Amino acid sequence: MQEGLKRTQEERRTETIRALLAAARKCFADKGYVGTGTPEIVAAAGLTRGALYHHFADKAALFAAVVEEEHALLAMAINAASESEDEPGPVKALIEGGDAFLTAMQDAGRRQILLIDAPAVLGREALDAINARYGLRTLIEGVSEAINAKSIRDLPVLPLAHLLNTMFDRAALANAEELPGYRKSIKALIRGLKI
Amino acid sequence: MQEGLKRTQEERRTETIRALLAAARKCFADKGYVGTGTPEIVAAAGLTRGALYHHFADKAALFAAVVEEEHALLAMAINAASESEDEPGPVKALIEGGDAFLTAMQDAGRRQILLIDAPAVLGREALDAINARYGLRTLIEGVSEAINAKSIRDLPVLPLAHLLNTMFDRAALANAEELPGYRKSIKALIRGLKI
DNA sequence: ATAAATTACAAACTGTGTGTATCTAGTTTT
DNA sequence: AAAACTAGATACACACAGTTTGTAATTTAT
Repeated sequence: MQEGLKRTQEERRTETIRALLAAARKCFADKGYVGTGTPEIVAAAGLTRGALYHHFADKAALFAAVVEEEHALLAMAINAASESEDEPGPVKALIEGGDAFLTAMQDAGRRQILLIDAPAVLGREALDAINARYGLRTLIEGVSEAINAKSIRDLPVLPLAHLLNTMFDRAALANAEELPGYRKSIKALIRGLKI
Repeated sequence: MQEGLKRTQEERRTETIRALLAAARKCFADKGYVGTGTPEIVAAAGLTRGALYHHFADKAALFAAVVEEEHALLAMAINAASESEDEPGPVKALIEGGDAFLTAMQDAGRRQILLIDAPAVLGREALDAINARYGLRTLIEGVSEAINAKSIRDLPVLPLAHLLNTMFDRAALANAEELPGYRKSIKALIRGLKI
């Protein structure tokens, strides 16, 4: 009698999906979306393409799931970094949150997935929808707080938040030696909003 | 005796390339890079794939040529808009240049090519290299002037220019009703750099 | 001027990858 | 225990990218 062979459907399902996501994450991170084929992914997961297309509509849907997962991990990393902070002012919170983001983004695979491929594969709309549930959400809250506290000028919240978000994304793509210059410039741009 | 049949090689060559670029520009603009196949492009150009692969290394090289051309057109449009201006201050020049950019970017196809597909297809490096010869170049000059004139704070030129560039790109992707909010926010961010 | 060489392009071929349809094994429900 | 359903493997069809081969036109060399 072998143990663990009689798995419930839910167990099979979740375990298979988990294996697919893990394999896909690694492939997409290493070789990009177009550079990785579904045969490669399922081989790395020890499955066949049948399993993939049973659980995901298509390759893009699998990628979207990876993006979602990666966003969640990113958000966790950022939250963990800014956990033990004692309440700073809203402007300082924005800057420190951005720094935490840049630190969490020092991973080539993460950059490839979230910043290079995701916009083109999922499209702005879909990506913003995902983003709005993670990093962008806290950024919007932060901007909103800063404006309500009259710490920065009164500007349209969503556009400003999107612009800051975009700047952080761009800074995350800078190579290591350029990064300090980007941090400094972003800091100056945010501080310039102070009333 | 039929006229115009005896074309020189240079004429054939340039005319064929022109036809390919025009057809490719339209296809890429309408259906995106992955959404358009090379058979579709050459059919629209009244040629065959043989011609395409004779003049371009691969599909990505054709796309790169389209991007280059589009950047040149964009730069022309912006220059034309800011032609009759009497010398404004460096900060105002930055803001007005950005406005001209946003206006010139009100073309869905242009946005698809330059902002959606180009980063993923060509990669940041290659795209920046092209960009550096067009819009980004003038932006760097503008930032540099503003700093030298002590109109804005002393910050690393390239990172700041890239950040501004990225903000304008993001604003260009906003839909029409959001655009004013983006313009206003960008204006405030730039003005905040003033000394 | 004519032959050789080069260039422009077409047509056919090959490989690879996506998505689908079919089929089997295992699980849950009745 | 049988029927219904789910998970997943195998096989298939199609499309597209890139290459190879072939042909017509132009340029260069003799």
